[in-house]
Amino acid sequence: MGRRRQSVTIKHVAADAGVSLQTVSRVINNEPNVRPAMKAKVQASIDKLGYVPSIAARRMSGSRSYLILAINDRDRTIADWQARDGRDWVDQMLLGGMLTAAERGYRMIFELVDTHSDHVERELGAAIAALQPDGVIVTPPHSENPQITGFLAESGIPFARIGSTEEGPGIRMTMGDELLAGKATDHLIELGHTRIGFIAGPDEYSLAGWRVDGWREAMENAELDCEGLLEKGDFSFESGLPAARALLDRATPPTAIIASSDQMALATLDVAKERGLRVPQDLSIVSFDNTPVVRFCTPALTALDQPIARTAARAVELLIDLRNNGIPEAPVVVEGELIVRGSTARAPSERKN
Amino acid sequence: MGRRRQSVTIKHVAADAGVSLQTVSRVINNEPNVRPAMKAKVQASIDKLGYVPSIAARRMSGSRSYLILAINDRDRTIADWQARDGRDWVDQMLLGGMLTAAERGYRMIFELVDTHSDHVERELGAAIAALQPDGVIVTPPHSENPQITGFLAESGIPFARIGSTEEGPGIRMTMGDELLAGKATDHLIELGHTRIGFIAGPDEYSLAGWRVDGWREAMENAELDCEGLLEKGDFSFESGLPAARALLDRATPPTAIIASSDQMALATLDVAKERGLRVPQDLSIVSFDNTPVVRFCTPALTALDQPIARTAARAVELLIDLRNNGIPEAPVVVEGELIVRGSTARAPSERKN
DNA sequence: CTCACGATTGATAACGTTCTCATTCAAATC
DNA sequence: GATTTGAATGAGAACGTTATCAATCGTGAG
Repeated sequence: MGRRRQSVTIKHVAADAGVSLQTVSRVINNEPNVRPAMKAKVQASIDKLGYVPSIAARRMSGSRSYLILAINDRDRTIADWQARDGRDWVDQMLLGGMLTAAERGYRMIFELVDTHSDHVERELGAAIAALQPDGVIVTPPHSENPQITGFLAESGIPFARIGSTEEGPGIRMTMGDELLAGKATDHLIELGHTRIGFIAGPDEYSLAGWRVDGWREAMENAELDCEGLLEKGDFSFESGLPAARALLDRATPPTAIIASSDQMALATLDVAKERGLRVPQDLSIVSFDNTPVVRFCTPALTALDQPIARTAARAVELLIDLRNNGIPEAPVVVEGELIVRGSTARAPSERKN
Repeated sequence: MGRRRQSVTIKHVAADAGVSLQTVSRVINNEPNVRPAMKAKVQASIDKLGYVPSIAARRMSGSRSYLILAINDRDRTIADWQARDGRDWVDQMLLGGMLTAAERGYRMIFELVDTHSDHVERELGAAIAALQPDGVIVTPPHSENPQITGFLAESGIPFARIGSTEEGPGIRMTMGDELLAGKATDHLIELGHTRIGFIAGPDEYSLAGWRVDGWREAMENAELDCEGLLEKGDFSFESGLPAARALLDRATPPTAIIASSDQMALATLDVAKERGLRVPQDLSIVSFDNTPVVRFCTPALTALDQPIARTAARAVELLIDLRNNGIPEAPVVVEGELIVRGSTARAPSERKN
């Protein structure tokens, strides 16, 4: 098995155009100080020969690898995958980031890393040493793991923290969770609901807290009481069941519930059926995810669409342009919207308050 | 922006262990003819320094890039993605392939390419030239596009054709579509159904034909008539509606329908509701996909689970081991299974045949 | 007309690894 | 004991690109 060679290299182009290697390099990198005539001549040779630069060689020689690394939590990703659901994060990250990266001549590579392992740094370090990416995208809960963010900061590789606004190194990005929760709450208030329950996600995720904040603020703005209307889950279907039951077991149960994940929203739907409650006539439900399942369950759920793909795309752009623009001071917000479907309706008329 | 250097290189290891570069190289590549004592000494230095080889440098020098390229159809992938559904192919390919590749020190990169464009070869060629992957995984309909398979064969890069068994270059892989369709049909026959409709996929996909074959064979084995029980769609929800209507509009409509995709199965479910048919009492439905939606619709659909992730994983393994094992003569079958849920039941008792 | 200066081009040395071939050394053969 | 063989190690070139610095070319100022 001999050495495998690139079919057309910069040398062939240089020879064909009758210029030096360096000039060809300048043209493909769109560098200044190349005369238009020269540029055209070189470009013609490139097109004629179908030359494409090797990213391996570029990495070897230059300061860029044209690779963006996206890391996700392995346990959660595999668990979601085996459950055959909720994989939208990975999926959307992939597509949003991949397409944007490809447009700029970059590639995105996914890496699954265990957040809760004591050798996160080693695992992540190995990936970085092997690939030498130009940027790293870190998703929750990695993005809030100081071991990981610290390691990345130390290694000097630019990175974007998605779902983390805490001061610190890296580009901070969110999907406006407070705003989203506020939108959902306002929607329900407009429909006349006054007792709006909220099922939160685990504390490990800052965004879980922001969502609660957004709900609480909207409630207080409307002078509504939050007392006893907050339950906690861990985003899973199973955790949603007791949370929904606790809310609906109250003496004056909520007429609407916002769940922090689609799985917990589906659990709420199940509990409603179990209690003989009609959705949306007796109980309105809003989900915080907008994965396919919430469209096809009955009724289709009103949901908050988190623009994960757009966020990933934006992260890729910011990382690529970092060398020119530097990192944004403030957190970058890529906001989503409320998609109204069949699970929310006017509040049932009250007999007593 | 200066040259970015790898922190620990093979040189550092060689210096630390007091051996030549080549010896270190032999150890990391697990080559023969290294004395155990020497190997241990070098390995100790590697561990001590935390050395990880650079894939860029390995590609530059050697015959391997440690990259596997997986290509998917861009149009279909983006369309599915925007529809916020049916993205399981990409998703499972990614996870199945990625995990297996990572175990072997490889990475998988996704590339979206337009099958129906006249410059497929250029697009694919650019990706290959840039990345120089050690293997390519090609999914339908790419895997049946002679432009693509021909180009790959010519370029000499090993590749796996998923969903294509036609003679030709590359590793041939299927998910046993005929067997799967047979399983579904047999399941319905066991439940007493005699008129079992089938909604096929587009001709562009060989596997669509195999599924029809599997259904037809099972029907014929049971001496049942297929006449007028076959309709065609294009895997989309919209195409499923007229197909399902055509089947149910017959004088003696089928009591069970197998749909070649989840979207078409959901369409069939909608048409049944529209006709006032109860599922599964009046009509049984089997889907050929097993994406999350079919679990959460009402009733949850009995479905065929296509082991896409396992297939992708197997493809990665075969491609990596190609240099030792060569390519398998016969098509590699990674078979899936039938998952029985609430959409299939005993056939309604017949008044007349 | 000469000089200086910026714009444009080129030559050469890296980058980190593997390939190829040469060398050493020990064991096996005659 | 000399010769052959094969295993174990090493030295240097090569891979395709960019960084660095040197050389050349115009062009406007003096």
